[in-house]
Amino acid sequence: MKPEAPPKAVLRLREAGLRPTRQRVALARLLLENGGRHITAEQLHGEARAAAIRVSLATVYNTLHQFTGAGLLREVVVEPGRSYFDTNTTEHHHFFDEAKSELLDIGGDGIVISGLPRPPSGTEVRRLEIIVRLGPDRH
Amino acid sequence: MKPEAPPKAVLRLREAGLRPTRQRVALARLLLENGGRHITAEQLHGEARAAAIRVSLATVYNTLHQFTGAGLLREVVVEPGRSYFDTNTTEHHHFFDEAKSELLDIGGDGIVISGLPRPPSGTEVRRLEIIVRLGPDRH
DNA sequence: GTGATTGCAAATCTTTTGCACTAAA
DNA sequence: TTTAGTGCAAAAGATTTGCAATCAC
Repeated sequence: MKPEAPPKAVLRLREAGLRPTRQRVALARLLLENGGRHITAEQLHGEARAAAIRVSLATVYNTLHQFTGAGLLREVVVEPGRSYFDTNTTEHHHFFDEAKSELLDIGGDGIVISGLPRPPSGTEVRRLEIIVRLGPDRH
Repeated sequence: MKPEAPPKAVLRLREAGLRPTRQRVALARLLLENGGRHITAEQLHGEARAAAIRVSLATVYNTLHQFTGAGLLREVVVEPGRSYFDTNTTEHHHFFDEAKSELLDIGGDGIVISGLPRPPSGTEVRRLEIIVRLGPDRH
């Protein structure tokens, strides 16, 4: 019998230096094989349950942070008391719809910011984020 | 005896439509008479205690939100699980030093962003925030 | 086997809330 | 007075941690 090629998620985890455990592989599938997503730990836990994957919420949190540390995800903080995890790790920005608590990507290409001062000495820029907060149209 | 003119903080609160209670006036003084500050509820509560002002933490939270609602403060969310309140309500942006958990203002003048898409229909822009995340210099 | 990973429940931390009490107008 | 505001302690969320059991290699 010809050995199966390891699924993509397994390879992604290996590359990232994370042991491909059952739950990591399952979560990686949900996250990474489903296009640009902005998801909370709670939501992902819900999806996992819906997909009959047994994972504890604590493991979902740990896994999200491990993925973030490994560069597979990006954490986005726009609301007090809740973190979103973004499967798009390329340079880009966000609209945040405050009424719907919903993030939307703004592609990073073509956006130019001028006039920013240089960072204080001893520090360097890790990331530049633009957040455009939206409310319901008033017209 | 000539009647005292009401202190500035009292007037600010009246203008904002907030009844100038003892604790609101005291907190307004700490916040508004001390230049550009980025403070958490916990920190402000600490300062109040240090200044021998008796306020409960719950009241500090309530007051910060009332002040924010009244346009006296601006809430800044850059870290999961903690809100900063900014006494600078003019248009400006922030450096966030992740190592020190410290916010620094970036004046809003002279900063130009081009290439942003228009907001989705049914919504309009409430605020545009730039957050420049800093880490320790690696050189 | 052996060390990394997981699950669970308990703990932690920030923030909010209910309600009797106090104070501003 | 009358009503808004306050304090306290309890509740609520989100997230983390400790530790025994389990799994990948």
